[in-house]
Amino acid sequence: MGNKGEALRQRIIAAADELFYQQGYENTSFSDIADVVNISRGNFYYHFKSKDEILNAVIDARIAGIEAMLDEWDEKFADPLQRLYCYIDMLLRAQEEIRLHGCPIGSLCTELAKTSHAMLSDANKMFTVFRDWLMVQFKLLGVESNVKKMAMHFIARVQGIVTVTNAFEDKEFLQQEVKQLKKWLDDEVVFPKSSNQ
Amino acid sequence: MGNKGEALRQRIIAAADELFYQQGYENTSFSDIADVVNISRGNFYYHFKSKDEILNAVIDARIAGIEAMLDEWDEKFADPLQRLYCYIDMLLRAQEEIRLHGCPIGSLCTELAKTSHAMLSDANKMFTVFRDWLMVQFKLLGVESNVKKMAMHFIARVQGIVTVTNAFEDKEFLQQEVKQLKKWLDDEVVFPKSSNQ
DNA sequence: GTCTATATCGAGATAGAC
DNA sequence: GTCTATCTCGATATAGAC
Repeated sequence: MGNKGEALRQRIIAAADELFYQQGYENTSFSDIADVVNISRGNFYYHFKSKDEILNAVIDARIAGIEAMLDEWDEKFADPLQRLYCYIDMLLRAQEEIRLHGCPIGSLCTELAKTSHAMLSDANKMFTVFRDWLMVQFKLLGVESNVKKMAMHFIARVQGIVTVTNAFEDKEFLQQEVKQLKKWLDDEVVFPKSSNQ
Repeated sequence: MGNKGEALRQRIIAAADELFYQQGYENTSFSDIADVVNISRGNFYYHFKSKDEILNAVIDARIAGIEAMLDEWDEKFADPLQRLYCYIDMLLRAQEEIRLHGCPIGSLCTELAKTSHAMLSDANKMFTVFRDWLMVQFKLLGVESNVKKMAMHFIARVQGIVTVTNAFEDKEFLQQEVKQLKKWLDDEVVFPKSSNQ
């Protein structure tokens, strides 16, 4: 493939990614994306045969983005606890986007569960990447049992915070919950009083 | 209004309620609803002038339904702790619907946050009804500070469980999280070790 | 009240010129 | 590769007969 065509393809994916997050998948039309990228609707179909195909490309791009981000964190922080704090602080860094549009992963899964069940199993892989990374960090911290359950629990806690922050458009709620979540990390994961779960 | 017309109106609202939950709001057409109720699309507009109007009616009906359910629980259980267990067990009772369609409140708010922001403030009132009821139960249990924060935290925990259960279509996750949530209720609310939050 | 048209719009998708 | 038509479908909504 030529360099120019490949670059345009990436620009389409990036535009679709953002619009799907802000407006939802079904609610975003080809025209919306085409307007952002400044191409015609017709040209669209040279790069993607269907809307499903764009969604697939967006999911793949997001997964690659998450993996790159986690690699960066691993390099930046030697201490697994610092990495986990960095994960929680992601909520603070993205709090305005979360207030307005929720979680890019969670809200997409919620939408796909209602419309196209078939693609849900692709979308939830985004969660799986985070889950597997969390499991590694927990193990490094010395947690030996229920590591997977703990990682899923962690993800659910974050999703709950995001859903409520978004529903009430309330960043203060997010901020206070972040503090509690760090407390949970310190008390239940790093220094558990008894066997967990 | 005549009795027959009023009854049909209620049937339309009930059908819309269920379809909005299963398929999402935007993704549900007048035809879908009309098919269930067995009326023509045209007849629809005699009862509701627009789709927004149906959504408003559905939200009102859901709020009335939640209030009736909570009244029932209050009557059935004298002990606030039993009432809160009943609230948590709602997850188990509805686990198959949750696996398939998520939370009727949470998923609607998530959708409206992306499409029609204007109606989000109506939709999140459904959460508020639960929140206010939770606050009453916590106070009855002797909790004196951060009652509102605790109620919001509780709701977020439930939302997180539902979002992940739905995304992974995994009822086992829901079941194990229900146990943990009851443990949280016992340890942190009923017998808090120290001042909370 | 309930129905059968019908109007209007915007969506996804295709064909073919350049 | 990118464009301008154009097709087809299904959505909300309206008009008017019964």
